[in-house]
Amino acid sequence: MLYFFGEDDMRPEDQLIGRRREKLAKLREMGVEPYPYRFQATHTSREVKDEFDALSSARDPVSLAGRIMSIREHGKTCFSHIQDGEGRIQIYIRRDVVGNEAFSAFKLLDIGDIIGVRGTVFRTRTGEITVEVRSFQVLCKSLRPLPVVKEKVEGDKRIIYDPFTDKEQRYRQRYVDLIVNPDVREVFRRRTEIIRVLREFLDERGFLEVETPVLQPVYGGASARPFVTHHNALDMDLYLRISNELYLKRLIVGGFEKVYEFSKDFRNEGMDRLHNPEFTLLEAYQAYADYHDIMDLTEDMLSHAAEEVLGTTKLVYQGTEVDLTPPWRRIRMLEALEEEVGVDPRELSDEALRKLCLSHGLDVDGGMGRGKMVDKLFDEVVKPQLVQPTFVVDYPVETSPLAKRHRDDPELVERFELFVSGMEIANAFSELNDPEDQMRRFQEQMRLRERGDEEAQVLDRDFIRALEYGMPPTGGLGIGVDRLVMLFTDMPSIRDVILFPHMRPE
RNA sequence: GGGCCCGUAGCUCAGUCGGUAGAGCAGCGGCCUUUUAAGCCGUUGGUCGCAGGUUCGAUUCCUGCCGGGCUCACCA
Repeated sequence: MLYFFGEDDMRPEDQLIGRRREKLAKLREMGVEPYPYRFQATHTSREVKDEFDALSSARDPVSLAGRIMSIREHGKTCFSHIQDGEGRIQIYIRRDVVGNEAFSAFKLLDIGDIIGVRGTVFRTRTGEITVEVRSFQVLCKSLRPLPVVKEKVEGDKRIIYDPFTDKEQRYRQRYVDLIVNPDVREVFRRRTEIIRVLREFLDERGFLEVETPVLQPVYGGASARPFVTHHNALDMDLYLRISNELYLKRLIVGGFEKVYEFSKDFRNEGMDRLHNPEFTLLEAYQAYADYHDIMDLTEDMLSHAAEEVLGTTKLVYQGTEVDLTPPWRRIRMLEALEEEVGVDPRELSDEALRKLCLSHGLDVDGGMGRGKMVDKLFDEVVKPQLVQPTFVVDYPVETSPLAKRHRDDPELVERFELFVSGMEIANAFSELNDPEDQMRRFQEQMRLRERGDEEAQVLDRDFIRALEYGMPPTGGLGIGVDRLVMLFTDMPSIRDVILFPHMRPE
């Protein structure tokens, strides 16, 4: 029990909390309930500002609720800002208006407390729209001190003083980040908006949104190591999905011709500014389409999203202008590579290819297949150059076991990846629907696995069985939603667009 | 996992070439009836991330550990 200790024994933070507990007790003594059940607001802060002219001339009372973000006591009056879901608004409270008792109660409030106020709207001498409080109600007493971020507006510039910047605390205590950093709230609003627009786009084109298993007995659809979990009743291991691709294609077999899912996927790998162990992938499949159709779809969808969410297809990412206005550049993977290194990797022996990789500082081990080496080389020399939206098409068959062979070249597959600002944003292909070729590809993956490639894909017999019933020619698409949000919000790290990014335990 | 950097008051940061620390904001006590980074006067608050080592003495130097950031590697 805290009460049994003197202040001398308390941690300084507990002293601050103790002060607030004392105020809480005083409020209760005054008959104020600090945690009531509801409050009926008539307006939001934004509505009060938008409707200021009508509200102020009619002297109509408004009521609104929010969190106290600043307090400026001024003798027998007090100015304060409260923050609701849409912004901040100043309130002005006078002892001669609310009465002695209410004014004393108000003085027991702290930054961080949540109140409801009722009053009339006016403009202060300095021009700020303000609610003159007639009455107020405590809606929640807060016990823990909030970082106090001050802000000065000079013309159109906002100068922030003592911003709450500690990344660890911001990610661990995102609620605090959201309270004190309005820009962070804006990022996540925009994230939701982006997802809404993508969903709308697909719905309008007749795609069916579906849900597929997160817990899978056989994981597949991507090259990655999975998280393993255990089902007690069945006494069996299950995997958290690394992709939902194989399930969505089963649905195409089943006769749905256009399906999509916003899929939270899990990959048991390292994390950096582009990778979080759990992330959101939008996958979409369209029957009777090939990767050219999917390229057009992707271009339409993402430029449309930019137009809807940003109001333009030109954006700035980390200081560089990116123009998403279609059409986007399309280049062949091996040609792009040849342009950078001066030789078509297919003309090189395994050994020469390995040497080329080494000369670019790449760490290639003996067991690594040609496909993987080409992939790494591409990532190293080409990918960083792809700032403007670019479709890279036609990949080597080895690294794409679920894609259909290229109609003109059996060593390639009909696959594209979309790069923007050096980031891979989308991955798509003409889906492999030949069950026998699919079986051979799985077997090749198994061989890679036996040679130690832990990311090689595993054989999914039921998926083969499904293909044996027949899947129409199909185009499939995966879009990294988190990265798309990074691009649209100009955020440098994936952790800035995931509300609760993965952290080590405190 | 490698490299570099960081961890000092609730928040943002100084500082100590080794002698156990300081500011602003927040808090607390005053004054102030249109302020706005409100102001003015006064004031509380710290096992300087943790554990060892060196030393008469460590927050400062060294080592290890924990947590974080950036980066490379791994990886979509």
